[in-house]
Amino acid sequence: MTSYTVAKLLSEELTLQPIEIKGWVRTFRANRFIALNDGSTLKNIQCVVDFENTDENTLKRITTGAAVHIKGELVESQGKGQNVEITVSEIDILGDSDPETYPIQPKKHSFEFLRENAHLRTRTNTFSAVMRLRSALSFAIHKYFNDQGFYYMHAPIITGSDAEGAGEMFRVTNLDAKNPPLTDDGQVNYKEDFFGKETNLTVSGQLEAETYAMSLGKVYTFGPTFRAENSNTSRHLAEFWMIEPEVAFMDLAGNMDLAEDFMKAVLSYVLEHNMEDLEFLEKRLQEEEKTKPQADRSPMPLIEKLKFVVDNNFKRVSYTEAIDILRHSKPNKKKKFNYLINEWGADLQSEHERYLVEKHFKCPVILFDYPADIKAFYMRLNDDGKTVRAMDILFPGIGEIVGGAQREERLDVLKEKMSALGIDEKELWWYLDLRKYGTAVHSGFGLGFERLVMFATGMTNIRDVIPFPRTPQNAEF
RNA sequence: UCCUCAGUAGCUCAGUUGGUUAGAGCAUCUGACUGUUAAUCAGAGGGUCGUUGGUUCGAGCCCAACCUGAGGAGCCA
Repeated sequence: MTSYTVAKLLSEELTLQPIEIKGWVRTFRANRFIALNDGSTLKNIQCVVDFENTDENTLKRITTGAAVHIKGELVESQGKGQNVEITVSEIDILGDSDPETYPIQPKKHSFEFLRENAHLRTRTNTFSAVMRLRSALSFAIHKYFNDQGFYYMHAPIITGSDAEGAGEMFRVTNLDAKNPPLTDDGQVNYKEDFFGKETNLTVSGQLEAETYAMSLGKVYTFGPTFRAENSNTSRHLAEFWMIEPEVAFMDLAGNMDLAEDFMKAVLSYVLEHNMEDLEFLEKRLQEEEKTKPQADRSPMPLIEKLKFVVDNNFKRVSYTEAIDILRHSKPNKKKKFNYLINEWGADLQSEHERYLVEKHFKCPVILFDYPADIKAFYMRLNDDGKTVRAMDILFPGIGEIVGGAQREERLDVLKEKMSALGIDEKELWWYLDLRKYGTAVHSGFGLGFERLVMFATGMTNIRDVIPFPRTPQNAEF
């Protein structure tokens, strides 16, 4: 007798086979039918119990959430609704689940409630589907870069530089929080800290990735990233996963090509391999849409939306063109925007990005050549002296999903930029060395992994696409 | 951090202009039924109405503060 997964039992032509299987009870109907799930697939397998010849005490212990070991035969189903089922000859309760206290009932739960039960929420269809997709996307990313000749680089999680310029950082220390050693002038003396200096959790692996691009050529990082921003939105986490490719000898145009090709490739992968989960999530979304007013409904079902992204070119628009479009847009003329666009140089707000993507172009948009003043110090200055070779990819419903740039490769220009912004050269001596020894044009971008998972699953809250979300005031589990 | 909304049974929600004993479905328990598909039928148990204070003869409902959650904004990925 061999052990199987539900996925295998349902996918193969097997009948009258003696089989055994282990899983968790989803429902137990009519004292006879167990819907069994083991996580290998969205689907359950029906196990038919001969209740007249089964110990009463055992039957009582077959409850929602219980872990069971079943031996029996795979047979054609007598009932409708499934092709095959298991005729149970022997059932062993591996782990009981008290129905009085087990929080996951066979009914609809709110995502807020399931978030509070994040350790059990993957026992639901929606979250198991989302997390299988997360896993598939993650694999697709590694596959894409490997196929394209990239090397996977592990950027450090603990960083000694505070000049990465991407927001508030979490301090890493093992000093006594109540009685830290002090210097003569009363400041905390980090010389006595573990690393002998102030250290933080990384907010980006980009600067380190650049060093590897300038030796290995094509590299990418894929790891956790930490931001101590007090952000309370459905699109931000304090701990999230970021993908950061970095490529030597590649300019901004090549960077945009790479980002677009990459996005299409990973979405194609799940369309090819995870259709069952995508179909379930699409159906779920359509049910949810029914309760919404017409105006709030999405124009395309999930799978069509993913195919649309895969099949159509992203619209590439310079910042200057985008400002022109926005300036002459209806909401701007009718003063519907909270921030009206009057002149070149203004930073684009969420409402403007949404207008461009969702109303004007109705497809993913790549904005490039931003004003230097609103972008980071390391971005390549254009010959006009006022714009930099930056690019952001905007997706419908998500907003900014990718942010990238061609990096400033000229030592003098970079130094000038840093001093203007008060960034200490001594902090980034190693970064400047890249420009001193064998400098070259190079580019890269950062992709928020959870935002990609949101787009691919149709989930609208980022806390529902990561196993245990970390947000301000919440680090449970 | 700012703005808006919400918090009623284990879960999802209803609760009228402030007025008797706060309701429903699901879940649970008891019984019936047994080829069901979130099984069905009958009955039962289950509530400090987020917390604290206030207004009132009387507060689930009105007011204030706080807590928690959601949506939006900023920051960004």
